[in-house]
Amino acid sequence: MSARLSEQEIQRREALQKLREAGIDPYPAALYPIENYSTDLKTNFEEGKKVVLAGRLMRKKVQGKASFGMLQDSKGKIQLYFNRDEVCPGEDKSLYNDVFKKLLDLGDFIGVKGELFKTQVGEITVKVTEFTVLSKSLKPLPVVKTDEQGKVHDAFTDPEQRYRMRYVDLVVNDKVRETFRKRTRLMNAMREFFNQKDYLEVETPILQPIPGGAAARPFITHHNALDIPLYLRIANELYLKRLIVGGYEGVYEFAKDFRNEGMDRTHNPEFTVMEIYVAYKDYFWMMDFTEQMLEHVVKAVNNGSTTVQLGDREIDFKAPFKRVTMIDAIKEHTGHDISGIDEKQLREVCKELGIAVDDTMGKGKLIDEIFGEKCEPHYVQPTFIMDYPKEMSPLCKKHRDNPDLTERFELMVNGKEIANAYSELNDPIDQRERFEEQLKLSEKGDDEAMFIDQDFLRALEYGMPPTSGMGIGIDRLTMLLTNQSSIQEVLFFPQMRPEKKVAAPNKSDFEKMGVPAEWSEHVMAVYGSVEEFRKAKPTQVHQQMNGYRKKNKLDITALQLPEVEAWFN
RNA sequence: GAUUCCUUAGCUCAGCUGGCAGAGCAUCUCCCUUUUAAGGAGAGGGUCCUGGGUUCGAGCCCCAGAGGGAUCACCA
Repeated sequence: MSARLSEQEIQRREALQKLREAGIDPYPAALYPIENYSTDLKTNFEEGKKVVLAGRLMRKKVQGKASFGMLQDSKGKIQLYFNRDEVCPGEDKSLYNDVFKKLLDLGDFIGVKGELFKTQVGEITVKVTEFTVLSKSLKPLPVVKTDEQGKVHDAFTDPEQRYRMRYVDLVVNDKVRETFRKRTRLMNAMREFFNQKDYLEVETPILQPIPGGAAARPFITHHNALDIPLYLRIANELYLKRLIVGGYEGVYEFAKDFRNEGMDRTHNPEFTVMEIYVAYKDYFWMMDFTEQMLEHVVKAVNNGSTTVQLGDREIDFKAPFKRVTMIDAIKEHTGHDISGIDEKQLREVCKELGIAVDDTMGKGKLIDEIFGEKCEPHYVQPTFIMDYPKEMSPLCKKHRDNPDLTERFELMVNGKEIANAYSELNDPIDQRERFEEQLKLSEKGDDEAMFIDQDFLRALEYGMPPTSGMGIGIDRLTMLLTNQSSIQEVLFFPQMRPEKKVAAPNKSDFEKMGVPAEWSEHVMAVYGSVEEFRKAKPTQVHQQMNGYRKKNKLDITALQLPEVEAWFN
């Protein structure tokens, strides 16, 4: 925030004032009766059609008695043609000469009525017969232009400004608006897919007394009336499973989760996850379900295509996807068969592969390290990695054929995890033991081990049917489908460090201290802010201000020292 | 957290060996009745991120700090 108004801002405020003087309300209350949208008019052109539309004026090119403009509405842009004698049929030409030419700025919202025609160059244009000021814009928007070759000039690109002022980013960068539309299309398509199967969309607590369902550092807050700590959820898994206990066949939730960890290109402290749980299913069923669902979603976002271009890679979401067990993946990419070997041997393997390990790592973590380091990047096309070690998956059912493994899969796309699913653990006694193992891990130094949720165990004791659950990172999936490499590009308002606060100096702040109105402006000019002013001594201020008065030949009575001293009391 | 780069007009960016703060677009004034990122002529607009230091002189060099980007580490 700049403390002072720029020249352009001052000019816009003056224009605002002149509009008022001309009897035009720059912020009218009444609705504007929109009947048309820019892009619709362009796709279904009808010569002479009477139209009413509204939006921001994004280009203004005056050519004497005729002018061109560009109106940007929620759907796109359309050119406007203003002819002085059409806009002002009578003697009084001030609406064109003054209001349009001088008082309208780029970024102002206007409503226009007129008729459609094609210019000599063939551009579909609205010949304006009447325009209405709907909202005056007081700050200049960056002017982004695109030439015939599609090359963008003076683009608004600074990531800091784009994220801090997303509203500006959205106004001037069409592609950004499109990215977020795709995000919504993605979620709608997913929701549609689940609803067709009659699964129930639900909401579960964001404020949780025990942050369960995942291993991560939570945000903590406090409830005053109950005088207890509450945590922002790191996952909603345990609540959704309680609903399966309660008898629903399928439940899902699009959930904002919160994790108090580092921020980077793929992590934001709050992020969106879709989790779904379906009773009487196992993880094989869930693989089929997931690949069908994704194919459906990708088509919906991508206008029917199952392929997505990411740089020079083309990714095809056509079902079915490849399936590989974790042990086979490691065998394939490292040559080591880790099935049935113990922790000590695993450490040997890690050393041989040049993977850094430490003492707090258990068997599961070691295997995960090997996979993450040596295998994960190879899975570019959608691939299910199955059968994870038991230690890594405390909420997942033991593998039906191998007690060291679990019935878990992750979906890898472009070398990254997109979805995670289990045959859910529904044996309450096994679940209690797993939680206790987590407790031991945390005593060993793993600060991400899970808390024990006694109520969740009680729910399982009442009985949960065999269930399969799946979670999918909506932000990361959106990144994939919109070819974005940072999560900030798919979140409207990504977390940022707080903006540096520049105390915007204001005359009235000085007047509150007792500085008389005729002096306040000059004191502000000399000292800038109240804070700086307070640091000065009265004697110094007295001399400084009288010096300023003399230098600028101000027509104000000179200050007396006692007067100045009074300001500081 | 580490490394590294960036921060100059409303926007995008130049700025040489340390020597008067620059361009394009935007803005303002004048001219122009179908233009296409760009008609013509003229004008205004700056906390060079902040604070110190070196120097006759700092946008530029040095130190510290802020914000941001990238890479790495951390993070199922």
